[in-house]
Amino acid sequence: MSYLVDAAQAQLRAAVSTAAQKAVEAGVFPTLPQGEFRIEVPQNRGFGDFSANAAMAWAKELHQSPRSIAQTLAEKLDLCDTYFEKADFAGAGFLNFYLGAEYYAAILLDIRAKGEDYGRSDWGGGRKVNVEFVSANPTGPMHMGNARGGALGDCLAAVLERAGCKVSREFYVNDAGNQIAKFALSLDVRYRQLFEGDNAPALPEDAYQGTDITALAKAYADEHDSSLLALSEEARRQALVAYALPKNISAMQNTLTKYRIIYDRWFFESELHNSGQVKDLLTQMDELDLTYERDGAVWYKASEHGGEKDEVLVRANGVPTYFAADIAYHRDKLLTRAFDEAIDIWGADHHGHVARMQGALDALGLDGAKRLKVILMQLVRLMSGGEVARMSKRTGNAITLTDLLEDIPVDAARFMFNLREPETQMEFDLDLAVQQSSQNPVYYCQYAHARACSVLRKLAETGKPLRQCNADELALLTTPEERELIAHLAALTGETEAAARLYDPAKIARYCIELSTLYHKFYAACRVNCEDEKLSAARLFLCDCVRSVLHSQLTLFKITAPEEM
RNA sequence: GCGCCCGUAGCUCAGGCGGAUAGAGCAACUGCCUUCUAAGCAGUGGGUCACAGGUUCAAGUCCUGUCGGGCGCGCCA
Repeated sequence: MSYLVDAAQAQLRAAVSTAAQKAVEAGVFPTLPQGEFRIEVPQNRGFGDFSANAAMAWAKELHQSPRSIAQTLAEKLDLCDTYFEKADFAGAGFLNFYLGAEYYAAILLDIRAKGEDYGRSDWGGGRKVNVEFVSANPTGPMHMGNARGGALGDCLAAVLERAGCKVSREFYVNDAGNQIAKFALSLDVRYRQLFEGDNAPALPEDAYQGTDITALAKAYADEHDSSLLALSEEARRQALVAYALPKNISAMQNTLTKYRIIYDRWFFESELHNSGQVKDLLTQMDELDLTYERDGAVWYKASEHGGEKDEVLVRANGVPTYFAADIAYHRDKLLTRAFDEAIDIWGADHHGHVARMQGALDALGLDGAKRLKVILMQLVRLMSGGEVARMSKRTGNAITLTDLLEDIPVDAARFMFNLREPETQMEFDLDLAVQQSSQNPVYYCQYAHARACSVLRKLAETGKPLRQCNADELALLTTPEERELIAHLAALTGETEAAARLYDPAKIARYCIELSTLYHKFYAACRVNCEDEKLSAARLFLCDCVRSVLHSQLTLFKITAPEEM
């Protein structure tokens, strides 16, 4: 697949090289310059659609000033048979190029032909990618970090698909290990407190204190009875966990479904233990001489593989650590299931875990440094009424994902959590998210879409429906507003690839905002339903391209694109 | 103490590879609806890019140091 933008840039490269060649033949340049130069889009559109820094890059080897080199090149440039209609030089020695009308027409015809697929890229080459996100602890409700992680992970997965990767969305359920034991203990104490009054033990400080634990214990007691008291502590805890854990997990699934997140796989940590994969891993690591025993525990020689210090894999009590299970889990992703790349979205407080995880995978020959990408998501500061909001006014507890989705529209949450780079701290304004106004960026984009739909609808009603236009008609779109709008439409594929390469779906959200702005400006400046039938048709054609792209990008994020508002 | 991330307008943030006059939105002020959605557009004001050095034709961007903020350094996950 080749894109018009790439084609245009390739034309420039060729034209500049040919011009340099001519300058040598004419004796103006002493030698043919070899240095690399770049074609870029100037920040200021007054400097053309593309610029080249060849004159600056070649100043040294040609022993001439950048400006005189630029002048020479500009004189020798031949832009026949290219998308460009003119070139000039400016500033320190930039060559600036201006696209001709055929290019703009070609972009719109391309969008029309590809429809919702416009902007797709084969950048990923069908690479198999696993995106693991949220993976909240099933012992309690999901929090605000999970809200950001959910929106980020789901949209990143969507962007990667759009950029030509084969993506699987995954949730890792930590249903084994210490935190489940703690969950069991907490449930047990709350259960006994229901029946034994003052004789029941107090809840230890490091146990789960939340009211959700009490509620689960009571729900069990209501559905069953006090008969667990007769059982051994272990049997009682087992019964309580067997009851409560599936309840919690299905609650998470419900909430995430409301959040429009559908996973391809829910992967249970317990499977790794039950299937013997953790044991196999430990055997393999032992055979590779990656482990040793000390103080009754099995240690991994992390310090020999990029880690700061060695790490325990199996505790003295014989129970494997989370780290051991996690290595087995990632080995399963990269080796057993043969994903080319595993992307994990973690809270930034886990950053100490990244290097040792990658190091361990490297030591297993799985090239962890390359194939495991960890996105360290910074925490969210919820703001309400200009102040940091920690507690839900309704429940009095920390704000959960469920609370959030009851308070604000899913569209707003999914969009606004993807407005910032993942690895930077962000503020989330609850008041803004519920506002149905221009200040709310998601409404701004939806309004642009609805507006485009409305224009299409109105003109169809007055007997001027959308029709196919030819390049000559589309070449009538020459105002600055039309040109800028089309130029931004042309940038979608590159933006999709950049978002995928940088693991940053926020680029697409910002692209939508910018596209909306340019459309609103166009709308204010250019009347679609005008006297000139051809111009009117061409403008309507442009409206439909904008509508199509906004629709495909909002839908990509699973945000609704209303036809009227 | 060691390690990671961050510091850009009053506020929230853009500025992948060093490039031309550092950009948006919000907030403040001023205009624009007899015609396609005013949930919009146009305009005004607002900056020692934390600070100090260095690298070069060119530094918000790269390097070093300082200050300020966040986080991590468990037989927790």
